[in-house]
Amino acid sequence: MPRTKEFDPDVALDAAMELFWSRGYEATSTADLVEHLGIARASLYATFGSKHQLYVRALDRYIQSRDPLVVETLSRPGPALPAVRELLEGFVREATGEQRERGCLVVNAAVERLPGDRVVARCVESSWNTVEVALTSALLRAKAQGELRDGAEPRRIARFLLVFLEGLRVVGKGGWDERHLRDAVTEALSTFA
Amino acid sequence: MPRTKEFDPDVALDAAMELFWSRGYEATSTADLVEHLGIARASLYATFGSKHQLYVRALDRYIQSRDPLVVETLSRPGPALPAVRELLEGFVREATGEQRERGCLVVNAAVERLPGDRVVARCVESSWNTVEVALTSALLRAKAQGELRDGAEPRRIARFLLVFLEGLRVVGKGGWDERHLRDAVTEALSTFA
DNA sequence: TAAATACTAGATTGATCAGTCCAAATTGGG
DNA sequence: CCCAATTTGGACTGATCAATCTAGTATTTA
Repeated sequence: MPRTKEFDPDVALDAAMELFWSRGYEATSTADLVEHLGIARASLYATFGSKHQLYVRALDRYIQSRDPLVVETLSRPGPALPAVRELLEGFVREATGEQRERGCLVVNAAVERLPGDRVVARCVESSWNTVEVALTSALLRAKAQGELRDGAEPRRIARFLLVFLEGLRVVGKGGWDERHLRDAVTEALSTFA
Repeated sequence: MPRTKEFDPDVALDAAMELFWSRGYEATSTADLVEHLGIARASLYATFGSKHQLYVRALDRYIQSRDPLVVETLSRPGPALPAVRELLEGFVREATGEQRERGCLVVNAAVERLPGDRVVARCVESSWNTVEVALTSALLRAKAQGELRDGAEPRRIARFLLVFLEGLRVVGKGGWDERHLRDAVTEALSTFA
């Protein structure tokens, strides 16, 4: 009977995610991965198949661990617009906090790997779609609860917000201070809120 | 007396810009560059020094060739808000046209090279600052000409628009159709226009 | 204990990397 | 013509790349 696995693949996956997140796909070597994952080279290939498959699984883990938080934030009962505001403020915190320089792995992956990498493209589109749907849902609720001005179109606002959010993740890589980002958010919210 | 240079460095620089723009820094090899620049390996190094220096010069050339167009668009006499709208629509065209998949070299450079590459960081910040200043200038003019609602703050709106613009360049890499992007732009403009 | 599996470290492969060097060919000015 | 400078193609370096393989060590179940 087989010996049980010793290392936790999810722990290794987290370590890989950190590396790819910080350095990108091309700039992360398998030697880096072997060193930081704490498992032998052969185990890495036996478990994950290839560098690219490991990258995709790390990206997927990133998405699976973060998108639900966005959905939860936007799905809380009660007024919807404060939840949207809180989401934006969370993005500002991420874009100015300790891990500002890493940006967002989904954006990094999209910029580095698209359009050539169709697998990554699918992950990126899926994640962005999740956020767009969650935003649309929250804004439809906001409209039904009378939180939006007459004539506001939730689907359109959701698309606008998604673009703005991705912009935040990019601009965060440059050295914008928090006040400037807050200005931008204030203005973005003033569109409809 | 010295023999005159035979190839035009700017032509070679354009070719390098195209390559780095399409593939990124890491994924572009010096062999690729030699092939596409149409000059010998030795000439490449004699003229540009290193792959990194060539990259920075290509990035700089990209910025120098595009930022002035943004500034011009936003500096036309007359009403300022139509110029802002035209700028956004131009970004949408770029994000849906033939070269959609390449994105924006400045954004690509920021995502791939920051925060480690300080030289690239300087280029990126410079370019974004140029756009922010041009936007601020146009919006100040708009305010003075009574195109903005009372209480509108040009500097804040400019920061907001810059974030939104960078978002457009990222989302363009995913397969968003033009209608969705136009929705987002419409909503962005409705903030103040 | 014995078979089966998981894991390790490290050697190895062939390709590719950025960058250097060189000899030969080319082109200009004096 | 002749010297100086430029360009060329290709050889070359040492490093690193992703990926495979080997040999041996641990750990489990039967």
